[in-house]
Amino acid sequence: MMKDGKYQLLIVDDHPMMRTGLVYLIANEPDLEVCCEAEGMAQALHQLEQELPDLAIIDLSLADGSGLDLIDHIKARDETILMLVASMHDESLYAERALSAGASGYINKKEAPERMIEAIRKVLAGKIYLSEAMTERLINGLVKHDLDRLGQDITEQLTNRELTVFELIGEGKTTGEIARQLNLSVKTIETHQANIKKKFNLESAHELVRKAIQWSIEQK
Amino acid sequence: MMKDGKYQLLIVDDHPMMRTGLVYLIANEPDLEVCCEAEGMAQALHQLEQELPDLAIIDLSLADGSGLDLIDHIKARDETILMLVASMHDESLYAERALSAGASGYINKKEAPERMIEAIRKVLAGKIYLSEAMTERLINGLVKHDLDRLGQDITEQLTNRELTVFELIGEGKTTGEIARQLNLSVKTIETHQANIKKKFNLESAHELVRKAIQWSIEQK
DNA sequence: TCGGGTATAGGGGATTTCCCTATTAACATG
DNA sequence: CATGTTAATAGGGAAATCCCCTATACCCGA
Repeated sequence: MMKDGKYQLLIVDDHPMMRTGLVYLIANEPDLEVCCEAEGMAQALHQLEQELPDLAIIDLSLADGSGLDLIDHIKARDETILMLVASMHDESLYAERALSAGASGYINKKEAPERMIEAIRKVLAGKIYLSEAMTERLINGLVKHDLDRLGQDITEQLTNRELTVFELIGEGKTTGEIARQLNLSVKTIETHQANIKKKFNLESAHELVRKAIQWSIEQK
Repeated sequence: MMKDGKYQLLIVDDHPMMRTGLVYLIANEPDLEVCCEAEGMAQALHQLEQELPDLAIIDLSLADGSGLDLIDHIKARDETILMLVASMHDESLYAERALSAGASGYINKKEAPERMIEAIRKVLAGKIYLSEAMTERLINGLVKHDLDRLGQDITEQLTNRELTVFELIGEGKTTGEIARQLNLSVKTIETHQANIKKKFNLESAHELVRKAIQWSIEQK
């Protein structure tokens, strides 16, 4: 598993400077080494044909495709590769989805570098890494019920794909742009939009756009 | 201005790894040097009491306060410090505000590292750095406005009719609804929308909706 | 094994968007 | 007064989308 006695890591992130930061951070650790980088799904899967990293650090918002998708693909291709999600988004929104897709941990990018290293080591040791608060919530099984009861998180009702589409709408993307970015048919995106509308009881596409945009603005 | 013949830079960003990436990126440039870092407004202002950087690279979303506030504070304290905004957010939404607050440039963090260096050099040379699209808009549409006034009220750039249409879009009205409400042809509303998009440098109807909604939310 | 949820995608007509061009009135300015 | 500019109006036509359907394939739990 280890080359030169070091764990090999793949970094997938669409922010070049974030990748740079991670690379230098990891370079300071004697037992860790970045073997390859990718800025999107296609590139990541391509890298995996040539390299065999022990762990992939994956951002959720990629240039092409979505991070959750990438986790699925990697899991399908190679069960042995560990995955740690590093995202800017709220853990409570995505941690559960990331884990059920096959990741072994979730860490917010705002965390201190030491935390990131800690998360990497924990996942490499075969354990699950989550923040304390999130761990507790998952253990207590309160995530779904709490949020449902309070109605705080509208996106809880959405499937992974629907959530991805919803987010992209909120960023101002058009149907065609979303289809291209996710490598799907426009027709598929339309179906997802229709299903989201049904779940949220929205009358028109226009209302959907409004809701998605409002949600995305509120996420700050 | 320069210590050791190098321009001194302050980095303000609440993502430690993003700071690390920037630091290493800048360390590769012979004429640039990071003199200090901060993760929020308070820390940044504290640093400025001890150091005198030539340029501050500022993220918009900080741990405490907003980047726009920080720009105001720095400008009030020291007119000579140049400021470059580096943000993950859409340029079309924040660039104007950043400039009017006193920054000399705006760059998206997703840009390639070379772009970042290019932006830093351009601002240090006393020029304004913006993306091509944004620059074009400034040249085409806004020459007659004072740069100081930019972003104070984005609606200043709109004609009366355009403002009315913009407001109705922000309320969630569709093109057809607006036409009916104003007793005008749908075609006329379309023209107004197209003109507003041009003035705000927006690509699609969705982006226009996004900007209109954001503006209407901010009106509270 | 059967039903339900998820993800994918097509058909086809109605509607909207988008890029042009065009007309009219108001108004400033030489 | 002729002329240029801007605001406001609106149309033509192609492309994109919306919005009803239907349909397949997969996985998973009862």
